[in-house]
Amino acid sequence: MELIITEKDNAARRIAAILSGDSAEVERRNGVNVYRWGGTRCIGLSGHVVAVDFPSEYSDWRDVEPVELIDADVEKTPTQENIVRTVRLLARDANRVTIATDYDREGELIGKEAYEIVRDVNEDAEIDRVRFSSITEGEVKSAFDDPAEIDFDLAAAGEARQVIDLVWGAALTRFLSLSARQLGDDFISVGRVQTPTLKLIVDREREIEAFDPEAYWEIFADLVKGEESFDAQYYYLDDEGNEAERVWDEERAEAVYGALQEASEAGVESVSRRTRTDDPPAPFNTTQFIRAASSIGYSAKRAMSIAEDLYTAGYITYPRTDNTVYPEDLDPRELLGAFTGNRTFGEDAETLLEREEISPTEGDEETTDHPPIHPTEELPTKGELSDAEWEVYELVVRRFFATVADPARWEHLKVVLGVGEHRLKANGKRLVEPGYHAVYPYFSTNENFVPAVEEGESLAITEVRIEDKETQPPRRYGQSRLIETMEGMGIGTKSTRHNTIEKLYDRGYIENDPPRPTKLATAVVEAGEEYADRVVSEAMTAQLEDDMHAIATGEKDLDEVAGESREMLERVFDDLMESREEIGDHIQKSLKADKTLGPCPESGHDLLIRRSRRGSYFVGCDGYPDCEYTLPLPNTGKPLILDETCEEHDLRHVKMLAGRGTFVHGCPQCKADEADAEKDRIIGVCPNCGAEHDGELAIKQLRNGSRLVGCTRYPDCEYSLPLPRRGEIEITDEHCEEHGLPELLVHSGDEPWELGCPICNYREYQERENDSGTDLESLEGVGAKTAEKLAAAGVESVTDLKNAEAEMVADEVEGISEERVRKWQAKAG
DNA sequence: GCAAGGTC
Repeated sequence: MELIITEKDNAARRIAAILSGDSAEVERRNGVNVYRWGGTRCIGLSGHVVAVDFPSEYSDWRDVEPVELIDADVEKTPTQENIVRTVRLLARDANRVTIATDYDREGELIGKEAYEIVRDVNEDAEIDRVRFSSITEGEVKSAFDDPAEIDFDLAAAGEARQVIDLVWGAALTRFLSLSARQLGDDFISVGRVQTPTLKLIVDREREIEAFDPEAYWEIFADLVKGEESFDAQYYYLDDEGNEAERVWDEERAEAVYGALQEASEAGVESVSRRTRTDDPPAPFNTTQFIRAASSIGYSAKRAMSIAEDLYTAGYITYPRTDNTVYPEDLDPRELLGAFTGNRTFGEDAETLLEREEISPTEGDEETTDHPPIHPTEELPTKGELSDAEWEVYELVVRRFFATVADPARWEHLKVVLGVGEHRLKANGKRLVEPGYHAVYPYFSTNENFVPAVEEGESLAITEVRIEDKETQPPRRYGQSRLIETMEGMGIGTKSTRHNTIEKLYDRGYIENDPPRPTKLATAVVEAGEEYADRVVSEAMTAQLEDDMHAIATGEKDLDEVAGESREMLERVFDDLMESREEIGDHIQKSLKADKTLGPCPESGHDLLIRRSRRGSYFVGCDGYPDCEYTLPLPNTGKPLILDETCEEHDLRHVKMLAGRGTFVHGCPQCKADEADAEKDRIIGVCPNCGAEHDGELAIKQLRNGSRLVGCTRYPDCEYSLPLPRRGEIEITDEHCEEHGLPELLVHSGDEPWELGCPICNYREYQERENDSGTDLESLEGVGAKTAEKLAAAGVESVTDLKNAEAEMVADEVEGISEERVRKWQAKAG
């Protein structure tokens, strides 16, 4: 029997299909897919199915000094039992095994792991290795026709990384966690990739904090040529002879402004035109895909998760790749052909196919791992995908289109004008040849209009403006910029960079989006900078890459490299151990600072965000148990402390992070006071949640001025009843027999009027609404926009529509035909 | 309960 082992199930399925001519059948063994045809079996792993770790006697953090981990053994244990068992089972009967894992360093290591599992149960089978960089018939068949051997040196390079990362990461993580007494879920992590990434964010925050804004002025003039007006900006030549727009001296700025205001015209001194070619973008690798997806509003995590789903469904190629050069066997014409006739993409594909020559763009990175991300020839329909999936799919399709499309051409027009000794300039740009922009609408194609003027012409100045501005601090990294920067620094991989950022959120190192570092993050980076500079800088990765290269080429071996690294860590620990308490104190202080809101009104200690034993958050005093002052926080979400501070109570505002349900809670003291005030106006039990959660109904005044009867447990309970906008509301002693609520009296105008029980009042209102007809949007084909248009024409309900003249409605409502109105009328009965 | 790297 012949056994083929791939890196993942998806690859196993496709390789089986190619090699068997689509005749392979799938069977489940131990819950794992095994593809079989003739005497061949093919199984996919799930990446690494074994992991490195310390022996179990090192697992209790309190029993082991972190420094002991440096020289502890490192062993491999199966993490995917079912898969390992199934491979063993199949390997026993194999006389030939082919390792077909991904064609990159980690794939070589995963292949070696498979090799070891096989060898464990079968000493005789011949074990080959095949390499291909895309799963296409040509590549796969030729690889299997000419198999090679596992590159054990390359795999050993990967193992060196595993060992070094584990030893450094675990030893330093445990050291910091123990010295700050942060055990359990709140441990303080350090690692070769996560800590330099965190330092990027912390450094940027340091720059922002240290930033000293400088004032400058910019001066603009509106000019007119015939009917057309345009904007020009004052500039001068700086000391180095470069054009500068920012005027740093206020007096000078005012002088120029004054002089321009005096003038009524400007003379055209020069006109220059040039055309610029705007080349289409390179194919997507993971980083560039994440960047593009983030520009249309997807977080790195979301974009990757959608891409993985599209890949699993077979609509796009593997989303984790470094490659930006299409493989030779990708025929763009053939792939474009798959899109002809498609509702969304057909026209664009056909236009692209009309050209004689199609030559895709190429990026700088050509690797063997996988092809750049592109759509496959299998197209989904819009209905098969969620809106978000479709949006991301369309992005991938259009990026492919862009890479085979023509360059765009811009025409730039620069006009320099003179007003006495002063110069103005206007830069116009126009897209003369849309090229790839026609199929890839994700880049800006904004034009800037400047009319055709000629040298020597005089133009009227209609308005002069001066704007006072300030230099801005550098901006925080967004997630996709972070990922790009990590790639540039050489840290992390295509598969892990977005996870690293998620990890920083999980560990309480960063908050918000774009991410902002916590005090804890700053303290951890500071500790790293002082005692273990290697682990906070990309230098550790750079050195590791060099060492791995040396192992892969046979110049060094794994033990040598790991030994050197362990020695370096020993020296780090020499310093660390002496400062244990100092480091621990500093981290503990920063942890407290991250939770501090401001002074306690009763004892003057700090008020902190705390968590009850049941897991809910509240505000408590640091002076507890001497001071028992507390304030409540909402039950939904995780609190985030904002920079904004309440002037009255000197407390920081709080935001509750709950995904889409995120909201700003504000000052917890103000909120508690408001809730107290509400108590006076409680009118009864909440019919929605009263029985279960003791919610009560109260008369509430909202920020926007409107009022309602709402549940005291809002936003957990959203039960509400409307109240009139005007008038004082009096709660009477009479109670509604049905609902038990007091009857309300509204004082507005001369005579108070009886609103009665607010529930009965609302019921009556709803009944009146129902009488006036049913909601138009209940009709198929009528959306919110259409309903709005119809309402503007006096058709406010289904009843109205039934009674209306179709012809008149069609006349009055733009974009709606008589025929459509008749169809709706028919549906309405 | 530590890392980073695969994959889901």
